[in-house]
Amino acid sequence: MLLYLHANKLTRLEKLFSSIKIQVNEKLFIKDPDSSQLGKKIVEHSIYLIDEIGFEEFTFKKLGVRIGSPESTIYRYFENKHMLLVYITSWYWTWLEYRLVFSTNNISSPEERLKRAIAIVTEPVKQDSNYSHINEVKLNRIIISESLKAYFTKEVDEANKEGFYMVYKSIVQRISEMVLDISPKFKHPHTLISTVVEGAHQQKYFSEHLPSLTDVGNNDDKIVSFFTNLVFSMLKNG
Amino acid sequence: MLLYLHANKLTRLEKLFSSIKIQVNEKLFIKDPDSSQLGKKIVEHSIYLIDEIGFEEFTFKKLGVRIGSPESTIYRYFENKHMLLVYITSWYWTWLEYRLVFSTNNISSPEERLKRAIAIVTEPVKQDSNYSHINEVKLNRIIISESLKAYFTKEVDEANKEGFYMVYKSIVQRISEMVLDISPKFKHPHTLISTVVEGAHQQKYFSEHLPSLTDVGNNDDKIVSFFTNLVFSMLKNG
DNA sequence: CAAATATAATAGCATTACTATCGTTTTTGC
DNA sequence: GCAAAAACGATAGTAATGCTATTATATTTG
Repeated sequence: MLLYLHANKLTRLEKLFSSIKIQVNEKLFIKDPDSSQLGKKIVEHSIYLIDEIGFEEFTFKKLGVRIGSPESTIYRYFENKHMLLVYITSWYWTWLEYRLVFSTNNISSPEERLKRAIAIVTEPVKQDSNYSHINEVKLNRIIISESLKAYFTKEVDEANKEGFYMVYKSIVQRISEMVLDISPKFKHPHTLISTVVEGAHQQKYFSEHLPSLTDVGNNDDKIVSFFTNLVFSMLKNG
Repeated sequence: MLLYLHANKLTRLEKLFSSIKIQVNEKLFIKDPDSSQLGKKIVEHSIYLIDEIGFEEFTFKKLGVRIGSPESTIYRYFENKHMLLVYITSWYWTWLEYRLVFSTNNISSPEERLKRAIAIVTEPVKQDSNYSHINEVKLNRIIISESLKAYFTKEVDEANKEGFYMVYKSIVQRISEMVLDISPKFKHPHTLISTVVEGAHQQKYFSEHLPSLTDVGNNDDKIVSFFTNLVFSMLKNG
């Protein structure tokens, strides 16, 4: 009975979550792709197509063929393919931030809270049925192998001024604060956490393509435990 | 007198170094750019131009205008701009590997040796007068902001098979062995070192463009000390 | 000094990365 | 339920990119 209630409570919380629209910075699109069927189709199939052929080979022309619309229509939603990449990247981090907040909320132990936070940013992603037009597993693969191209560009400073990377920074900020909850005198929480977030992605990529650069094999748990261990080692040694 | 001899010895070692040609995997070019004046000019100005306008905006056409040669001539040296990026990246890591070997050679203390190795891969780069057509400072900036584009591509597996990333892997392998010299039972030396090498680059980039993701400010020494501390903390805590 | 090789000059072509126009469908506000 | 507005599809067009090809001239090498 208690179990039942508990499960029921989770379900209701999840329902609450399912009603949350992932709000992405409005400057990232011309017309909100979440406001129409076509817009969702564009985002859905761009994730499929980028995952398939890579961002360099990806063009609006090819995407148009895939969804049966002319490329000019896609240009009504996104300025260019780079902005679409920034958009889906931003969507991903917004989605992850909700999961981060959900997972760490009401956890009284600061250590347990930080552990959960590290897990969220380092463990493999599962499909989230609340957003049916987004394949989070494929999106995660894109984030790992392509999203750096959204950050390492000559326009990074202007993009940053426009707030394109706000959600990403917010996640790093949140987890940094959890670090400080444990060790208020720790001097480099942001450096530590940004290293962990990017490092986890890299290790996943290396394990699949350049395995001699890792020791994690195809065991994703090792990535979680390595970086968890890394963070707590650093906190222990100042 | 002793000091003089010491200085003299260094000079001779350096002279030895100056005669070393940086040998890059022959599959990376069509005609060895190091075999002609024009080839060196292509490499020299590609570094300037990529640093100036970024890799996306960089084209053989623009490079041709810069050096006063038609683009078709550049195509006789490199298959395309991506291969040129792989080439200069590979040149950089080969150069850094020599410096790594030079700096850690004959250091009897394993801790001191590892410290020096970490410094080589995390500290700022200085101009090396031995290779007058290469601006190592600008090249380092390119490595930090563009070289991931040489690794994160759909062709990564074939490129890896061809040995394009061999030198990079060799550096990680060397430093991993230094880690094992100190802690033979440490389970994740490659993961640790590849995280450090890439992490140091990222922190440098973040400090210049996304400063809220770091705590290092514009103090490069903090990057060296953070990652040195990170490695030794991990070794201490298994 | 001849033969081989490298380079410059030029042209050309398919694809990319957009922008513009215009008729038709769909949505919306009353 | 209908008119106005907005969105979409179809098509065309343009400058730049990413190459390849050709030929004449210069340079190197045997």
